[in-house]
Amino acid sequence: MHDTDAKTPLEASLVDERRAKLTELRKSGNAFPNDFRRDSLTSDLHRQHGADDNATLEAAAKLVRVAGRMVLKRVMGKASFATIQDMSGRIQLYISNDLTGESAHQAFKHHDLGDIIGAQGALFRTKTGELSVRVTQLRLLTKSLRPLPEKFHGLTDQEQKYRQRYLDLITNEETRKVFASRYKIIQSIREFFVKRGYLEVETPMMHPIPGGAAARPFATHHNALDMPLYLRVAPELYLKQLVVGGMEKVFEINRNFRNEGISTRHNPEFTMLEFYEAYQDYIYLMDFTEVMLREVAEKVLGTTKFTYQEREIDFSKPFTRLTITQAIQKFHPQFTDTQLSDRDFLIDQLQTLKVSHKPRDGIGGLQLTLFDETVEHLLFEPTFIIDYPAEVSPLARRNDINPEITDRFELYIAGREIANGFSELNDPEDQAARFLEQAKAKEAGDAEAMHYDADYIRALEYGLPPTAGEGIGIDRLVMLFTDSPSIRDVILFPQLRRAD
RNA sequence: GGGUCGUUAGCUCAGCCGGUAGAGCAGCGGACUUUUAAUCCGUUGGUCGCGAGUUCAAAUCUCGCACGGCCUACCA
Repeated sequence: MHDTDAKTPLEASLVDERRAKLTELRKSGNAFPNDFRRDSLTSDLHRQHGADDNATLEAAAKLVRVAGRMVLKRVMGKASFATIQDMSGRIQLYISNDLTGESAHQAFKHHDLGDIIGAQGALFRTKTGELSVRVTQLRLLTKSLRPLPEKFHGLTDQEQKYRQRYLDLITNEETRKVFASRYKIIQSIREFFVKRGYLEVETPMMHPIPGGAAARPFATHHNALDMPLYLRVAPELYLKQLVVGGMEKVFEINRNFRNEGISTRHNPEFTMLEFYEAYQDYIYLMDFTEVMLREVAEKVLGTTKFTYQEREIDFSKPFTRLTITQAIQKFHPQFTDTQLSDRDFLIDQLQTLKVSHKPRDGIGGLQLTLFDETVEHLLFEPTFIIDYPAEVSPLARRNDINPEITDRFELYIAGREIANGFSELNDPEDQAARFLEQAKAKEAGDAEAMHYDADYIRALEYGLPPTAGEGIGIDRLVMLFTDSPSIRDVILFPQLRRAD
């Protein structure tokens, strides 16, 4: 790999060069002053004065104080230009002997790209039309000892972008935009819920019994209590306890942890929205989800039609709703109803596809595996898949007509699962039976099967009102809205192998 | 975990058939008072990811290892 820490002779010399400059700075006073206060963000200046011509600016002679990282520098003898970048954008500085005196300008010439500087001066427009600060005072606020990535291409090395995200953020505007969008997406989701009377809560990240999802947990240990704890795989069971407690509309946006593989769609810690509303069912959730996604798209992108990896996604149309077998037949019309309800046929198909299945799987489980293998990746336009088999849905309410299936859906967009929702199972005796099933599966070696959670059963015994609940993978949503091919592109510090 | 591709100066990249390294940016020195990836002249800088092997000779061929990208598996 690229070694980012060890000092090669060259890097050492570049750093030494800058370190020597820092040593000089130390001699002439505080090298890390913290008494410069800016009064303007660069984007505000562009917004307020972007339309003013030079005569107007010169007449106003508005004095501004700006600060930021120097990202471009052009020295021309007795005058110089520099571009500084702050959290909002960039602005050009004009420095000359006439304005600051020769020695200050001379000092500036030895400042390096990457240095943090503060400047004061009046706004004007250069003859090429760029809004700039005619600097009368310039200070080096923080010396940068390490050279920045190349100013034009920025940082392109994927690994370094992830490991040293600050360099990616300094040099790549696209990256800054992605994380600004991430914030906007989460914020608009939060507003969506708050507006509808939901209460935002935080439930434990450390669980004595991991539950709420079929997944392998991270294990840890509490010393004082001398007990094992697990990082949560889902907040579900706690949130439903809150509904029992009378919080009839709750949501949580927080991290989940799953001790599983890492890929372009999976990070060991990821952000999940879960929400629960009493006296509603899964049909309501699907409608609700459509409205929410449309609103978020509108707020973040300004449109409900957008492209992801060069294919169009349209949130304005009603989302398709299909059962698992309907979805299979839509993409593979050769399968008949009789075949899809024939256990031997399904097993045969899966074997042809070289896909393993659990020996305990019933018709529903086998159908779902076939769906996962042959259809899931093809669901590009938003599609709700409904009627999940009860055997793979231990927390979902059974369907009134067919108890083999549950009132549950998953939402697929761009070939990926984005959401999972259902009418909640609020029958404590059925839930206890389902937990026992899970415990049996775990006994039989299924590492992802759930534990029997007696605390949760006890809560249900006090009475969980009929409730609908859903989880939405926020990172994957952000990937969609920012056209990011990898989940690592939407998580500031994605998990990587240790660099050493 | 499996497959596959990659790793050359601080950064962005050349270097293809083996003859022991190059450009641009950054740095340093110089010219230049409206440039904007400023320009022009000069110049420093590399045990070519690590370790073996083949060879008179390896950045280049072979094998192993490390790390990363992509695909795949588990999953959201």
